[in-house]
Amino acid sequence: MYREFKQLNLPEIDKTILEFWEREQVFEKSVDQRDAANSYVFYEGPPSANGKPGIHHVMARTIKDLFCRFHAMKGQRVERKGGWDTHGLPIELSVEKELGITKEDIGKSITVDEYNQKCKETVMRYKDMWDDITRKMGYWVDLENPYITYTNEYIESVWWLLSQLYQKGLLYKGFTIQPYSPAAGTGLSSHELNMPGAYKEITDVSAIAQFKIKGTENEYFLAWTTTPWTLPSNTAVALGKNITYVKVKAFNRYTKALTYVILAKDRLGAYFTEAKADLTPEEVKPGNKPIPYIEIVAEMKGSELEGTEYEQLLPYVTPNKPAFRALLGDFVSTEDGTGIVHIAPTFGADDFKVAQKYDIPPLMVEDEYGNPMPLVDKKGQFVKEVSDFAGRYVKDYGQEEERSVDSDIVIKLKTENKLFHSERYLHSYPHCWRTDRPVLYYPLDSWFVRASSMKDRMFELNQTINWQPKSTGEGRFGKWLENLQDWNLSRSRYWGVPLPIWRTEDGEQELCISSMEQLQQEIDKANAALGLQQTLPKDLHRPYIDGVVLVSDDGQEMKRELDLIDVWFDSGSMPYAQWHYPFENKDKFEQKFPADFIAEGVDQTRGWFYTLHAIATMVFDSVAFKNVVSNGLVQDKHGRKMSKRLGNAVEPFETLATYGADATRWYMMSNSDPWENLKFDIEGIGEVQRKFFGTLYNTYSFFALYANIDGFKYEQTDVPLGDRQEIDRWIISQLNSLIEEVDAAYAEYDVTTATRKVMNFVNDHLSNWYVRLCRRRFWKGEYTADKIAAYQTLYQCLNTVSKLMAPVAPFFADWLYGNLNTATQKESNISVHLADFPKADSSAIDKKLEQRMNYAQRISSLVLSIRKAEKIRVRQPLQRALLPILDASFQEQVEEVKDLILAEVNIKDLEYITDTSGIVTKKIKPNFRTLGRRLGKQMKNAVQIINGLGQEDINQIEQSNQYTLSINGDTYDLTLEDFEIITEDIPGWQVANDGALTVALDVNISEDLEAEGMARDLVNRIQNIRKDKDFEVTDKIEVLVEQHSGVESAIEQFGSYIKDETLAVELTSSAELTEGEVVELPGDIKLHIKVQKANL
RNA sequence: UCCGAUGUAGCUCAAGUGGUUAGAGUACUCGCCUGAUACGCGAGUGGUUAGUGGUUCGAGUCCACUCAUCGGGACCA
Repeated sequence: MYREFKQLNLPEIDKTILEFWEREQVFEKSVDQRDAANSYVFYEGPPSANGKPGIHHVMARTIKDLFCRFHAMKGQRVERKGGWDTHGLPIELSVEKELGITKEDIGKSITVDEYNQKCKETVMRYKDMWDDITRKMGYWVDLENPYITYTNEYIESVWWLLSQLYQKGLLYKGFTIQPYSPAAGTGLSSHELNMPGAYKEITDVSAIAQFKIKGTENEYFLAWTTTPWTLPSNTAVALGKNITYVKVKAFNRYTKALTYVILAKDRLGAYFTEAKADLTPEEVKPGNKPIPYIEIVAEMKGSELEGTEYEQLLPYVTPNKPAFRALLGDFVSTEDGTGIVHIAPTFGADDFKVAQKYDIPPLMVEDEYGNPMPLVDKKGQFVKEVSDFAGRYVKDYGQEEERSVDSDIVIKLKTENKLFHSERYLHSYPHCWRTDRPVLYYPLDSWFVRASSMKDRMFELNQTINWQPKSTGEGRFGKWLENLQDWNLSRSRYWGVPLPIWRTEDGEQELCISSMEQLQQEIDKANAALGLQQTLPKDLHRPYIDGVVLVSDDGQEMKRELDLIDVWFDSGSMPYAQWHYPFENKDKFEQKFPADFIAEGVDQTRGWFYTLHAIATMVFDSVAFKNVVSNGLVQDKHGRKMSKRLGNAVEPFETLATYGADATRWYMMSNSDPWENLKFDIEGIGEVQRKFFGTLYNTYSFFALYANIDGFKYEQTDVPLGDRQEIDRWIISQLNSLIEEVDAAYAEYDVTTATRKVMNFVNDHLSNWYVRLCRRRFWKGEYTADKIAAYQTLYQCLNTVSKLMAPVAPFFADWLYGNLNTATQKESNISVHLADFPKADSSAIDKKLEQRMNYAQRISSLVLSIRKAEKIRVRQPLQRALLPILDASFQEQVEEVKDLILAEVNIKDLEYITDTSGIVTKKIKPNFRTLGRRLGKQMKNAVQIINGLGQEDINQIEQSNQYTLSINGDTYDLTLEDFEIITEDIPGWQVANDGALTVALDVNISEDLEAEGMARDLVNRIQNIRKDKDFEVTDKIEVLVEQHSGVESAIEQFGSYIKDETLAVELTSSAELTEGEVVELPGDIKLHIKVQKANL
């Protein structure tokens, strides 16, 4: 028996199937039954269990899951090792928040050990929740043996990778300008800077300084700055290559000295009013912002000024290399300032970069250990070399002072004739989110991966990767690789993979550790040389690893560089570290590298996708993955980002519990391509549930109901296709076409097409055409070969659909498959996920058959459309429809499906018009596709000529299949192919068109037809009454109809038909009937009908 | 501000290499309850394809600019 159900309950199915999977270990079997030699390698991008799973995780994991399931069904072995990302700043921050501490407390009020212990506990906080969502959404991944990034084994593999980079000379120490909070004494990540409220509007003193050009008496560059405290560190000025500059003769407003100042022509108006040849110094007052000038003495492009040397503005410290020159920078604009930018390489990222390019040194002094440091120390105070301002804070760090150091610097410049102008300036400036104090851009020591040196190779290898969508790979990722910067690995944090580099105090000698074994050897060596008792730490994290002192070849102590590495390196290491490669599982790794498939959100483009690619390229000269699907964001239904703050985040557990995993998954995959941002609308899931799963469920229920009655268990051999009805062969043909299309779509990682095709097949073809038209075959008559053929056909469709949908809707598919196969035992698999993906039988595909059924559907639709327009109900039979034939095969084709059409639209006959001349009005159009290429510019004239052709000409063309077109003396021989001819109208008939198809309907209703229509309505009313009275389907009845002129002939002519349809043993009319039900019939007829069970 | 993506019916999405009635579903209107399904079926209304300009015989499709939304980077003088 096939199981029958009261109604569709997807969440219930989820539960049942989930239990079944676990009980039968279906996932394990689906992997184990496939040969390792035919592997499909998938890498799981590790989530962090530190946060709760969201609906976007369901999205991303649906994609991962479905392609793995698909390939498993295609016969490949698809192992899916899970993983957890356990390190990183977000975890540290959440721990600090919880403990109510800041970074500064670590090592003081809490030991590093305790702190890291706390991180380790926190990191798996929501693991249960993640495991739960993984189960409930049907994501098959091995959670028993996941890789965990904080384990010693994982770290050891990461170390090995780092040492590989180190040996290739790809790891170096340098400094970069990074956001740094002197108040907190820590560098800030860009994500901390992007926290809401980080940028505040503050007022600073801005200054336009005069940089005196070397070898001149009184010529100056004017450069603007909002941070006068960086002026002592100035070593260059930057100009725009294509910006036009002017040299202006003017008086200094403070000193009244005659000067020639250079600034961008576009900025002239911001600082100067008008030219006055006889200007006197007294006319220029300090308070006036724009001031008059004497004249413009020269004009030049920025490029002409490149290399111009000037005198140091504030000579506290002398640089060790030539400096103080004009450079060209593409970041220079004329939107504000002077079009000349002051460059302090120690305090600006752009400054640093452009200075490096021109080999201009930063201004540095030596600290107490002799190491170089900038003119401002890590507390934000000027160093002693900046004599007048030594010890002063450069920004507001809570100190009390009369004037800010910026103001004092401005005053100093003013008195030395080095200031052009100064004013207060309101701008937004980043602040430390913990201390609320201003951030400085500050040079910090960091370890870098020389990724830029490998960018060409990365770019090349990227071209072999199949990106879905393509644009992300070529555009976003490709562009990123083209402009690749070195990878800053350093994080001055506690909970992460420690950098395995030990250095002597002078930094002259260093050692990069590549394994525990090597570390042990080095420890032994150090113990011997230094007389220590060190042992290998049990935990490779800080603080234990920090305590390890090693020894250099010449006997010096070596200490570990205190940095941790960027967590992104952790996750990019997973192809190797998940197997503890190269220390274990060498063969395993070799089998599983690179991945066939990975998938994550687009936000991972510069994250995981990049780190995987970079490490694989640099260490193995290989791609890390061959196919990648990057999915878009999940937004709310209005296209806004989901966030806790807006309260529009969708709760995944709730969604799964309400709609079931399959409807949710199916909705997300079918609604739009996964790489588009998904406007997540919960009603869309409801729609999928109703329209797709509901329909498929009903189709199954229908099948089960009658198959159980007839005892169909698919015991008979298949009825040969040739012996089955046309409509059976049609749906089988459609089904096989569907298999081909869906298989291809999945293979190309195009799940949206796959799901839409399946949906379309189930709704339009299977349910609404095949089953609807075949209903009678299932319930009427004996258990004949034809009936068996119908069952076999429908069974095959359902069974195949279950396999086609299985990757996306694994629960329902397995439920459906199970219901079918437990009854028939036709396939030996206990689960659809152990089955092979269906193979299309191309011999069963009959495109001509598909075409003629398509005609049948469209012709039916046209007839119904005319009925509707003419307000003639379908129950009213009509005599005939006319069909102008399109081409030779058309009539033949339609003839095959004629009976279907007649029954479907309730007409008696279908007639073809072959000789259409004089009967129909035709319309002719040029075929733009064929003619456009040939005619080119003549097309316009041709259109005019062709559209002007009359009925005669059209007939002529149709018969002779040739036409000579002449335009302006040129002639072209055209054939029927070059035209589109459609029947527009049949005078005197009601006509409808659909593309080239035209249908005319005879809407005359003869008395006979009217009576037959009435008879059908009577049947309908009587059946309704039967149903209202809850009669059994098999009950015989007696019918008494009130006498009425409108139904007389119906009862007379079609009495036996009515009796037959309603199982009436008697049908009589009576003039005086006042009992029974009042029914309304066409023609405003109201009368009584009395129905009662027959006494037999 | 720079880079990228997107913009088609009220909403969610389609429209081979440019080819002439821009299609589905949903919503809405109207009509249909007889043995699978009203969680259904049928028919209809609904578009200046964001805007402007260009290339072309022909543009939703190609190009330029503008606007809007989203994402990423920069926020520095």
